[in-house]
Amino acid sequence: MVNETREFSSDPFLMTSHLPRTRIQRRNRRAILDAALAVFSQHGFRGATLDRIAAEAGLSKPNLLYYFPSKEAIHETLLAGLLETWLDPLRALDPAGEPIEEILGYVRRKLAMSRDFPRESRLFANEILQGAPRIGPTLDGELKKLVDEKAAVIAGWSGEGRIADVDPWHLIFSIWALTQHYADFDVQVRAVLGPDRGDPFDGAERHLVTLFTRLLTP
Amino acid sequence: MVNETREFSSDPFLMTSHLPRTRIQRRNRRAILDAALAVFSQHGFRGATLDRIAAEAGLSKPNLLYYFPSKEAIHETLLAGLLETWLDPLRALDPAGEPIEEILGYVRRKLAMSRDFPRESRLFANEILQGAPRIGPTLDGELKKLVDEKAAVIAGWSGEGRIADVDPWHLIFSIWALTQHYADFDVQVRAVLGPDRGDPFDGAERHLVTLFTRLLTP
DNA sequence: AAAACGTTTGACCGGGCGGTCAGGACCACG
DNA sequence: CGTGGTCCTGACCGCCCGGTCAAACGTTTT
Repeated sequence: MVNETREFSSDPFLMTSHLPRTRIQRRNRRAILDAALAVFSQHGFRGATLDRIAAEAGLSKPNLLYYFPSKEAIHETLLAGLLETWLDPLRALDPAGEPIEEILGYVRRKLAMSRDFPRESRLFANEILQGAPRIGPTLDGELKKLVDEKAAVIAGWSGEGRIADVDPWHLIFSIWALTQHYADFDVQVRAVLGPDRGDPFDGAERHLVTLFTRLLTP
Repeated sequence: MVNETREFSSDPFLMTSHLPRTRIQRRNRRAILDAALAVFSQHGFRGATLDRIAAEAGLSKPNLLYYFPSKEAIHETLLAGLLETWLDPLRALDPAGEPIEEILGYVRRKLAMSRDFPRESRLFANEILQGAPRIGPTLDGELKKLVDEKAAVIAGWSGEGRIADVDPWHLIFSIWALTQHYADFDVQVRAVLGPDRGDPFDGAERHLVTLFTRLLTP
């Protein structure tokens, strides 16, 4: 009954933040959520099966249901931390900073997330593709509020002539679309580029920096 | 912008091109494929059920299986025509045309497809998200060949100084990402924009024209 | 040692899944 | 009218799904 030490390793989604009593519980909860992330992100909620998640986690199905009450609960746990982490890079956009560097910084952070957490990106994409049945309210509320706020900042920069005139909302959509594309459509990107043109993300970063620089430079 | 009808009466995927013997067969095949498109695009292959497709098509399940031998067959039929139609706008990019107008034309055509055929876009997105298990070979073959060809054209324009220097492959990715985003992430876009800012696609077209003009103008 | 608690499992359940089948309804054409 | 082919359906099948349960196993505490 010890272990009150907080975990903050490489876990961006606080997967183990729910009252982690024993070491076994932490290990197994993490294994389950990691397996579930892999399966849900590839097959969507309805396409995923508990047997498959259990197998991937190295547990029996009843044992899996000892740690989570239902398939729904696993999915919800994954989505819960997701939106938060998804928005952090946008929150970090500093109204007091140098406009173009702030926006380019956001682009770079978002692209890094596509490279380092593609499964999370695909889980999110699946949820939105299906009409956001589980996080719809969060989109209307928290997400819209944050975007409106940052859009106002960008509009301010625009008005002051510090960046070129641009629709702030669609600018943000552009950043989302262009960065998440490299995670969500990874197989297509790699198929088109072929094996001889190096890591797609290197070319992507150069291209996106160019693109947004030309778009935003007054 | 091009203005096609949003109803399924304008059949862009030759859904009924398979030996349409009788009038009833044509009507029912079309109804099935239209229903299947709705269900597959929202839930993915494994998440879709024959009962649901049959209900949406207004047929009984056995009757549905009178027209198609299996769930797989329906899905394959949908995907078969999809890639073709998906690539047509890129094929139409004319090497002899005015570079920036050619590329902007491609952007407009692709955005129009997102607006008029969002279900097709989401069906494609689902397939890619799952790792392209059924159209992987087509991506490596036909798609890569076409993109390589058009990328060479764009690189030529770049070399001649008729457009600004840009990575042709990532330019094409940008067009795909930015246009398909408005179909695939429609709910998110509408949630963020709210109800008072008009049709997302109007703002999208203005924004994308601006974006690519600034990116490509030498 | 043994109680007490946390963990794991095999066997099982009702329901929904993709798909089958025999036969009935419908329909064009003699 | 009848007959043959097309179209449609209720009943059914075996399988896999999410989820339950009692019992056994492991580990820590007393």
